[in-house]
Amino acid sequence: MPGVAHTETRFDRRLAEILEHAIEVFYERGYEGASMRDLSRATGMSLAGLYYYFESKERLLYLIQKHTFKTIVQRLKERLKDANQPEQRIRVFILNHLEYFLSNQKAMKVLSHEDDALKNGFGAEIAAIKREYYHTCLDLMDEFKAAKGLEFNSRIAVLSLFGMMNWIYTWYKPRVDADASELARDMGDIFLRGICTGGQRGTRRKV
Amino acid sequence: MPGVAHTETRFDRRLAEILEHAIEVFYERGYEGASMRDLSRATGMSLAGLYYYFESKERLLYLIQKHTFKTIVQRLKERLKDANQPEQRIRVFILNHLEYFLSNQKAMKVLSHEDDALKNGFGAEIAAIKREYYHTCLDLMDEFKAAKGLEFNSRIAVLSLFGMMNWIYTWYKPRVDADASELARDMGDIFLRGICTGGQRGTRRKV
DNA sequence: CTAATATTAGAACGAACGTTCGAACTATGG
DNA sequence: CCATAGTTCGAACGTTCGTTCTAATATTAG
Repeated sequence: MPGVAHTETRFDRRLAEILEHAIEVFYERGYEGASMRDLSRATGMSLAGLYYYFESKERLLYLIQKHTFKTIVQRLKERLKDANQPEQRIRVFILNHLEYFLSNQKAMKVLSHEDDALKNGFGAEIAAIKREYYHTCLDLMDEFKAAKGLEFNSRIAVLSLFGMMNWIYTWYKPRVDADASELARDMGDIFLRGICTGGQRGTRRKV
Repeated sequence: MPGVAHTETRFDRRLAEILEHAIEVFYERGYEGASMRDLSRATGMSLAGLYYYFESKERLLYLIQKHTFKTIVQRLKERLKDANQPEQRIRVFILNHLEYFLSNQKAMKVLSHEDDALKNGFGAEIAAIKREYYHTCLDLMDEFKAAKGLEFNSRIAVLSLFGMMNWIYTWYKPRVDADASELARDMGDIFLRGICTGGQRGTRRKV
């Protein structure tokens, strides 16, 4: 019906349910390894019925990745409003990333692991969000450098930080490892101390 | 060549060629996404002909992963013989990892990305090598801690370091980024300074 | 109620998948 | 030369893949 201004329709709710199950399936079997029949089984819905909600498997992955990524970026923006000091802003970035990562671990694996699974148009849009997110972090790094008068390769620093954080999906065990805030503190410590030049290059080597 | 390469048969050489092409194909399309027909095209060999050299696609992935992983572990062992100081030993670990990673980038992506693609027996054997590699690094970390009298969570430190290093396959561009030794120095600096308690701020950590 | 619309499912499509088989090559040693 | 073992391939197997068509069922509006 044209002219309907409902914020959330039955269609939207049902689609969201399906996406939740799809995250689970993609998480378990990978995007290529998961079949629409797996998703049919997981949702209890018929194979054909699924296609009422999206037009292809690829579009399904796109919807998951876009929603996940947009949410994490949006939360970051809000949190950064309350942080002024360069170091604190980097810590906010780390905490935001890890908190979202750990409370949406499966979706974040699907986002990280199926990074280049989308082709052409779909892939380009996700890549654009990723680039924006990357540049936000790069800017934080440059602010920090300027404030502290440091000299280091921002690109390597940012990508190393992303590596530390994103690799989590391969090893994190809720029963064993600390929660997001503690992890964010530990990784923040390692990273922030790491990029601060403690001594000069060629520090004394015990040989 | 005294004593070594004489046992290498024509079969072995041909298999090695196929493995090289398989690495390329798995690198480009992922293990699940790559088909035996893709490999057939890449090698210029018939589909059926491939099966003379290995009995299944899964076994093919296993052969790639095992060879790659065993090689990196073996090189590490040799290099560690020449390093005595705890810090230097960690730097050797990082350098060895990055050097092999960058000169075998495609194979290492296949190793990292298709981490849990192998089932049962195949998967268990690769997982065992991985565990050994992980524990080697963990031991280096504990040596370092003891020598410096430091207190930090070795598990988090090691896994953070692996994250920094393994994430490379998602971003490294030979034309843009530095070579392995420079990267190893940068990441080594970040990591080693990071795990040394700076003490400028009163951050306390537990166990 | 009825009629229109939104949602679901059975069955099937052609294509692609991993794998197999037997026949046909090729190389080698006697 | 033949015999034999090593190597390759065309053709096909049965299965599963993503997707679609059409009809049947729920839901809702008048």
